[in-house]
Amino acid sequence: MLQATDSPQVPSADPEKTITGVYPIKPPGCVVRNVSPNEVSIPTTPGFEPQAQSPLEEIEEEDSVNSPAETKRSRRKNGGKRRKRTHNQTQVQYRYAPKTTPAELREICRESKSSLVPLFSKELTVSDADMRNGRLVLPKRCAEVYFPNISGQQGIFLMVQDTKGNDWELYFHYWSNSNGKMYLLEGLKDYMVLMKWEVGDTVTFYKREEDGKLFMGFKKYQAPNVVLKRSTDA
DNA sequence: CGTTTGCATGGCTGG
DNA sequence: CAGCCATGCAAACGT
Repeated sequence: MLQATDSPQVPSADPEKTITGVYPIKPPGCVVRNVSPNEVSIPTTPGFEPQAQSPLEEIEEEDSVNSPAETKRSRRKNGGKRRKRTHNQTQVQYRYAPKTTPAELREICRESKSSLVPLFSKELTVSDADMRNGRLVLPKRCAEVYFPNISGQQGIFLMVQDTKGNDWELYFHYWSNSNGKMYLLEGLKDYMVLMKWEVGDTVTFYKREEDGKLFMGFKKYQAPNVVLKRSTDA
């Protein structure tokens, strides 16, 4: 049915461009500029197997329960167009900026006594945070570069360990779209519930240097520190 | 009848 | 203009 073009890891993309809108996180210690996904060497034999738990404890977590101001779900049932910004709801600026600073990451790796290489992060969208689906839409480039090659397959299961040491068997696959592929990571429902996954929060994927095992960290949305200062107020 | 899975549409952004 | 990706929706399933 779907005869996916068997493309190597590197899609015919830009030579030395950073992922659009995505900011791959530099591995700690590396002072390279932006690591282009096209240059990232992907382990041909990914060690995505149920490994033993690592001493990884809590990578990144904050107990702030603040939700973004966009948590409201657009319950639009008009059987016509969708996602039309009819209601001037300036949607969240969905970006994939990592929320973990290099300093934090370095400390994380140190504490976990394993070299975790941050791969990429994504800020959860409304659909990502939908409990019913329990699936996460992955940025195409990131999926193709940092995750195993699934061209031609219907998908594979990946063992991903969370910050609490739990192993999750997630289903990584893609949908064929009129304009290419759309990558997804499914099976996150329980994790979403457990972590109270909400719109605006950020998931970060890491790879352990030693064996390539995948890890995922979760970070609640942090309201920017808005310091109200008045120009004429002391 | 409630869920889940997969697809199709089209807003939106970068080239 | 190309194509990424958020998300509505419907076919399949499950209960």
